[in-house]
Amino acid sequence: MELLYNPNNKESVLEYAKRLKNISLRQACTPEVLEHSYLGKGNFGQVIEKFYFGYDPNSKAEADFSQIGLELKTSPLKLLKNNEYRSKERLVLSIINYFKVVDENFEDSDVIKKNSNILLVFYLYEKGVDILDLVIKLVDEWNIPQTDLEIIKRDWEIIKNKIVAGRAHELSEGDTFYLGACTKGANASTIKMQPNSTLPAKQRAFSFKQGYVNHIIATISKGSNEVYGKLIDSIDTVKKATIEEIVISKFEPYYELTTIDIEKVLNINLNKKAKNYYANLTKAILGVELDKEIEEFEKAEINVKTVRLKSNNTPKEDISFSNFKFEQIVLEEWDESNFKDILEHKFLFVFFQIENDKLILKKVKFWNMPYGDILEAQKVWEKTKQIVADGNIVKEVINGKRRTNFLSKTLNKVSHVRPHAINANDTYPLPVEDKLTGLKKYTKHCFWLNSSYVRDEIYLK
DNA sequence: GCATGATCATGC
DNA sequence: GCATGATCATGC
Repeated sequence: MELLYNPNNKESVLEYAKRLKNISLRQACTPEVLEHSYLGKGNFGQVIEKFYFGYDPNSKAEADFSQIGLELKTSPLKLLKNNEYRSKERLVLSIINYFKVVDENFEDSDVIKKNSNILLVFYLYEKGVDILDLVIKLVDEWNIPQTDLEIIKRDWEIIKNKIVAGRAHELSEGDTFYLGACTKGANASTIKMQPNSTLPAKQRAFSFKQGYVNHIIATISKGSNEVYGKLIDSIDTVKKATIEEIVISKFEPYYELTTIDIEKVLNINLNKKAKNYYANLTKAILGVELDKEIEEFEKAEINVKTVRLKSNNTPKEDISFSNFKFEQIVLEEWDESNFKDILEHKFLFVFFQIENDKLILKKVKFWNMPYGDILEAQKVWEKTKQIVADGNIVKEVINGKRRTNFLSKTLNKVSHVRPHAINANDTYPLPVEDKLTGLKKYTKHCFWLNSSYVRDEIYLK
């Protein structure tokens, strides 16, 4: 096929690529596209490469437009109710070769050589629609900014070091900030050998986290970042310290102060009853305007949890997550479950201790769940799924009070399942009617992190 | 004092 | 109306 652009000239490639905006593949591609069956996930990119740019899809170590070092990536968008675009997924860069990466330097690594300059084609995903009819919405190039590159370099080294240590099977996206090691394969059980351990590991790929892709989208669609407040203002800052160190150094001056005194020192007056009081206090300490999101936290999808400790260092309450839907959990597998997804995020814990009705800031800690504990949480999830699938929720009813078979906190060191609802009538439908009571819907429940676990494995460690 | 079930308050 | 973070009530 004759090329309608010059593959050795970046301006030409970009100009040609941008013609894709607001049209579908059916409108953009050569007619031969109709003779091929490229339906299904993951084929959008292949169709564009073959029937628009006119080269055969490859998985070479070098960039797709090798002469100009430009790599083509296509990725789905979703549209929010406020008409803003967000990434539907993380952006997969390239498969991690466990045996090769252990001998690489970041600067010369395959993933960086191939992906430092990317041509991004974002299309709007719609469920059930033929990929040929999905409309392309954003097309632009992306160069990793220098400040991000420093973070990504540390991320890459964290991943590499874990593989060097023979712990490829323990990799988690929560280990890192912007660059994640996501599972990648025909299914989650695609496994590979690793160099320094006999244990097999899931196949994984380097990827930009969904939050990082959202930032790319905001940048190329608006050309500015007005919704973000930054922690990292210069390349110097990020060269000298990690995100953890920067955040902790901003909190440390306030350790052992009450929330009242922190507000005084910061010269602010926050609404203590507001639901986002602690989020606002965190922003104020970090020097971020209250109406803006913390850029680095959004990009890294950091989950901030505020914890109030009793005098014995045990959190006053367990930590809740989103409710799960009974009908959904019975259809899910652990590897694709919402609970596993959230546990593979990075968390920032802000610990206060209750003393004489006042809250004293004790410390902040970045944390992500260790592999072994994720396996413990998986047990709770699997058991919960089984109980719901069996219609076996209610164990007994005594004096009109129901007791359930869901795992309680005495049975697992990490997590338990408890109600999380407005009241007992705030329910989700059950996929299988409850055997003992005949109920067809049940009070909303969620997974909780045990307060004792938070104390022993996060606060005291 | 804690485990478990239940509920409240705020904001979008 | 619901999600989310926070808190309460009861019984052992």
